[in-house]
Parts: sequence; structure tokens; C-alpha cells
Amino acid sequence: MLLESITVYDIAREANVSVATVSRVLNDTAPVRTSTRQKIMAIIEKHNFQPNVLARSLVNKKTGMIGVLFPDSSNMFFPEVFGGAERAAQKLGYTLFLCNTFSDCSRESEYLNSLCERQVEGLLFMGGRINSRHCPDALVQEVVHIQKKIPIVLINGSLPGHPCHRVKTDEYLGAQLLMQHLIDHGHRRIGFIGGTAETTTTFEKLQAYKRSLLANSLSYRQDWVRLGDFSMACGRKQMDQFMMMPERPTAFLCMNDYVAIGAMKAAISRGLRIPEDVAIAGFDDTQLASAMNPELTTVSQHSEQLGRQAMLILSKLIQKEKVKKLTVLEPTLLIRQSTQ
Amino acid sequence: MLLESITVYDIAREANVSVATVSRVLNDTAPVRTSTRQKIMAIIEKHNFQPNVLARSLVNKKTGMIGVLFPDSSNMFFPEVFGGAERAAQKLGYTLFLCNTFSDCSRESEYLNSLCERQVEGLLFMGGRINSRHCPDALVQEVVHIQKKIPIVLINGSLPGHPCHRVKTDEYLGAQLLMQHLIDHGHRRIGFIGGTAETTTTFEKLQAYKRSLLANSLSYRQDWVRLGDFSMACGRKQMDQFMMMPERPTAFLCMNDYVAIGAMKAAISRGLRIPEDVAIAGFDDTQLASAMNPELTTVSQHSEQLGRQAMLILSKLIQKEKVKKLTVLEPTLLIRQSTQ
DNA sequence: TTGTAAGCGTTATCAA
DNA sequence: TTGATAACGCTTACAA
Repeated sequence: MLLESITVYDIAREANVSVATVSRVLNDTAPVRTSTRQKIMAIIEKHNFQPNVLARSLVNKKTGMIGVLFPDSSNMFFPEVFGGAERAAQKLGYTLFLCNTFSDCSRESEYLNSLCERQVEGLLFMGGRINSRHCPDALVQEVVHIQKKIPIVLINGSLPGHPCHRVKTDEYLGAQLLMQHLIDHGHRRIGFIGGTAETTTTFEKLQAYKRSLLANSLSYRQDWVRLGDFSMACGRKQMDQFMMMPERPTAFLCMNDYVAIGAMKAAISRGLRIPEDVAIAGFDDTQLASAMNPELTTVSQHSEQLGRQAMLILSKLIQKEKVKKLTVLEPTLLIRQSTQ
Repeated sequence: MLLESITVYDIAREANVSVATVSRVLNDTAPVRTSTRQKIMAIIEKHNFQPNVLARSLVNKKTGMIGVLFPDSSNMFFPEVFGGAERAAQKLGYTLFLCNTFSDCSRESEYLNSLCERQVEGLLFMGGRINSRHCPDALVQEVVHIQKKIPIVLINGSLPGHPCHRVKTDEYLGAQLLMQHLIDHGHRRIGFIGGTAETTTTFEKLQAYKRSLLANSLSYRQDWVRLGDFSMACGRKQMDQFMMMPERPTAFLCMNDYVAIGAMKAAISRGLRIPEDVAIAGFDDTQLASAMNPELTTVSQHSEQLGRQAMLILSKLIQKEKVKKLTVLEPTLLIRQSTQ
């Protein structure tokens, strides 16, 4: 329940002017005699009057809000991305409306709906359906439909069959860089841990993994690819499984830093030394990577940049400027202790 | 710029009814003949009509939005807290409006202002001025003034001289538990790292630190307290300083997990073993703590709980229920490898 | 330089 | 069960 607040009418009455004049000094939208302006300002000050943005937005059809959908605030990667987006938004005069979908499709739909109703001026979309390799058409259509009215920028994802504005890191390249690094260090048996077959981000890395093996005449073994999810728990569990295998890889490419750290911990608790006995690489360069001991070799997605770029592009879209559909950021290989 | 959307009028016209009737089926606020209801529903469906929440909020004075101020999305503790708050909010039918103040007071003021203008129904406040030991009165007044109109719940902070609804972890107790643990393990020389003298959270821990020393007849040495900030960099830097000292502590109480990890890394890079040569304890039990190697002894603030509780209390406040002013959560000591 | 009045897209009060 | 119509708090032609 909101305050029974004072309105422009109250201010106008007290200043013996019309609401129009009050509005004028509020928005500096037309000349007002200095004396009346000052009188009005004083009264506004005195009552600590704040115009109701709802009413204002209703007439000028601008809310200054950008909706942001992301799958999981407990994976540092996402807070990093929307940290970057937020800084950019602030400069541009927008406020972010952050929505944690908890990777739940129906929650995603609800938020999508709610953000539209709330009249956000644009949408930044991460995770969920835009990373699904077999996204039900109904879910795609929801987004397509919204996009007719509200500009959307997809981050690290896509909507198959429907061109969208997208900003992404070249994850394929990132995985390739890591593979090459491992291979250059003499590893011939390399495993893959984490992610789900259903997600595009996993698929992309897996492709790079396979092709790198092929390109280096190394054999691809299905039992050396152990997916699961994106958590530390997954890394730990899968590494434990690898430990039971008679013949196991000497190096592991992990879906992300969390998985990598789980894998590291499992290996360490079995008495293995990293990187001497086993090399492990992560992805994303979240704070965790450099915090670890040994420090984790990983690939930076430049998460803040990613958020910033997406926001910049979105703002151009809102201004109805032409922007190229796809922006690709180049990842950076960060070689640290866990692989050499 | 928003869509020139279709309105209840368009629906009404097409259905040959009045807007009132459309509104009735939309809100189920009065009986409508089944046939007309169906007719209207069909048209709504067909056009994918979404009522404008702005207009709706304007009349019923409810936005369903809760503003959340927090200092830093790159410290996992805060995303964890608002993760908990968000889940609770969802159940209660509220949407969170997350605002990253980047620990900047003026940004905090701006957001405070913006959230009020946006007519949020309540405010969750973390960091910044509510953790300042000498908060300028102007900043306090800003909050006090807002509080007259909008319910506010402070998380782990307070507004000196102005009773507010607060949810907090007993950080004093938490620090005490850690100290006792270290002392029980035979440590007689214990240092303190991180935080700033200006913040209440640091002060509280420092108090516990000093009193624990006193209670155990251990001497307090000013040069064994090295503050700074809340970052890994700080932990690293201060530990490096400790390393230069002729006589140094055998154990360290750190302001938070980030500082502790920085300290750990500095110690390790100097060839010290943890915990054999030096014991290190953190605070907050962020994901980092259990990810580390060795795993970090720390204190859980039950961050999700904290967010959840705060949201629950806020919602009661919004419903104008009576709620006790102060809710204290008990921290939990988590003894891990870094201290034993 | 200022005021009047018509919107913005809803909901809610009265009558019918 | 329905329909006019007045709010909600603001901006903005259009007039004065």
C-alpha cells in the first residue's frame, strides 16, 4: 500500500499556480518566470515532493526500466555480467529490473510476462530457453512475440529460426584454446566434465573438444565425456567416477569453474597432485578461479564486458538505431597453476 | 519507447461490452455472464492482450515491487541473500527491484530516491550507510523520511538513533565462536585482517576479537590488527605485511571469506602450510569457503535465511501487521581444514 | 509566461 | 449482469 502522497495539485495550490506550471518546473520543459519557479521549488523542497513515476510513465510511455533475466545468482558469472550491464545502464539513465529465473522455464515465462506488463523498455536475456538445443516452439514464440514490441538482446544464446540481436563470447574458441594448451603440454588423454547435452553452451564446448582431439589425431572416447550439470557437486561426482576407471585421462576440460573446482577437490581428496598427476581447466574466470589453490587455468568470457556490450546494444535498439545482429567477444586464455 | 498497445477499450469494443466488463473478467472482481466472459477471454487471448500494470498500479496504489539495495554483487554473500529474498518474494507475490549501489553513498541516495518515485511497496536495505559507524545525519534522515511512507527492513545494519525493523546475524557471536575455536586449538597469538574501522560489521567482529583475547588472558596487540577493505587483495596485502614482522600471529581471524582467501594465498605463496604453520578463518561461508583448498573454516550467516526472513518481515510490515523490531539469526561455526 | 483541459490505461462507484 | 463515468497523478496541446 502506498502513501497517500502529495501531488502536483497540492504543490500548485500552495503556490497559487496551475499544475501545468508545476510540471514545467519539474521537467524544465518550458520557460517559467524565475520568481514563480523559485516559489514552486521551495514548496517542492519543503514537502519533499517526489512526482509519481507511474503516472509520468503512463503518459510519456517511458519507464526507464530494463528487464534482465538470468538463471542463477549463485553462479558468480551472472552477477558479474549484470554488474557490467548495471554500470552501463546507469550511465544511460536506465534502471535494471533483475529477475532470477532459477533456471526454471515456467518462472522464466512468468517473469517475461510480468516484465512486459510492467512496460520495461528492453530486455536482456540470459540462460534458460535461449540455451536450449531443443526449445519447445511455444517458448520460442513467447519471446518472438514480445520482441515485436520490446527490443531484446540475448546474451550467450540464440533463438533457433528467429534472428535476434545477440552478444556472445566465442565459447567454441575458448574451449579450443584450452584444448590446444593442454595438448601442447603433452596431454594425450583428455576428459570432459559437466554441463548437459541439452544446452547449447555445453554443446559448443563439446564440439570444440571433439574437433581438437580429431585435429590432433587423438581418439575420442565416449566414456571420457561425463556430463551432469553446472555445479561443484557435479565436478566432484564425475571426477570420482573417473577415478574408478582403469584407464583415465591425464587432463580435464570442465564446463565451468564450478565444475572444475569440484573436480579438483575430488582429485585432491584422492591424494592426486594438481597439475602433476592431473591437469584441470575451468571456464568463465569467475573469482573462484584465481582464488583457488592451485589457481585454476580457465578462459575469461569478460563477463562485465559482455553485460556492458549487451546493454549498449539494447539502448541503441531502444533509440531505434540500426545495430548489427551479432556481436562476438573474444575469450582470453588464462593459464594458471592447475595445468602446468 | 513502448508499444502502442491495445487497451481494454479495444477489447471492449470488439466484444461489444463496456470497459468495466472487461476489467471485471480481467480481475474477477464481479460476476460476469459466462457467455460474455468467454467471448471477452477469447478476444483477450487472440490479441495476446496484457493489461498495463502502470495504469493499474496508479489506481489501486499497489505496484507489487520491493526495492533491494545492496552494496556489491561481486561479493557472493549478497547474491545469496537476495536469492533467499527473491524466493520468498515470489511466494508472496512480490517482485524484487535489485539495486547495486557499488558501495557508493551518492548512488545509494539516487536509488533510494528512484525506488520511492517508482512506488515500491517496501525496501530491503543492505550495506552502505546502515553499516557506517559515523553516518552523516543527512543520510540517516533520507532513510528516516522514506520510512515514514514505505516500510523498510535493514539487513545486518542499523540507523543509530532511529529504531528500524532489522534482521541481522549475530556477528559478534560468530566472531566469538571462531576465536574460541582458535584458542581451543592452542593458538595464543591471533591476528585480525580486513574490514574498515568505519563499518559496524568490522567493529562488531573486532570487539569480539578483543574481548575473546581478554577473556583468555591473551594480550591485544594493535599491530596485529590490520584492516583495509573487504577484498581478496586486502587479505593478500595484509598477510604479506604480517610476514615481514619479526613476531607474528599463528592464527588469523579475517573479516570475510574473500579476505581470508587472499590471506591464505599470500601465506601459501610464501611457502607456509595451512593450517600447520598458520591457521586462517573467514566469515560468511560463501561458496568460496568450501571450494578452497584447504577448505576454509568460517561462520555461516545463513545468507539465504537472512534474505528470506527480511522479506517475510517486510511483507508483514506492508500488511500493517505488528512485527518485532529486531530479529537475530544465530551464526553457525563451520570448522574446516584451514584451522585444524 | 501561465492556465485549462484532454489524455495515458486502468479500476471502482453508481445506477440501470 | 452490465454500462457510464469519475478517479489515479502526471504531461502537454492549445489558448490566453
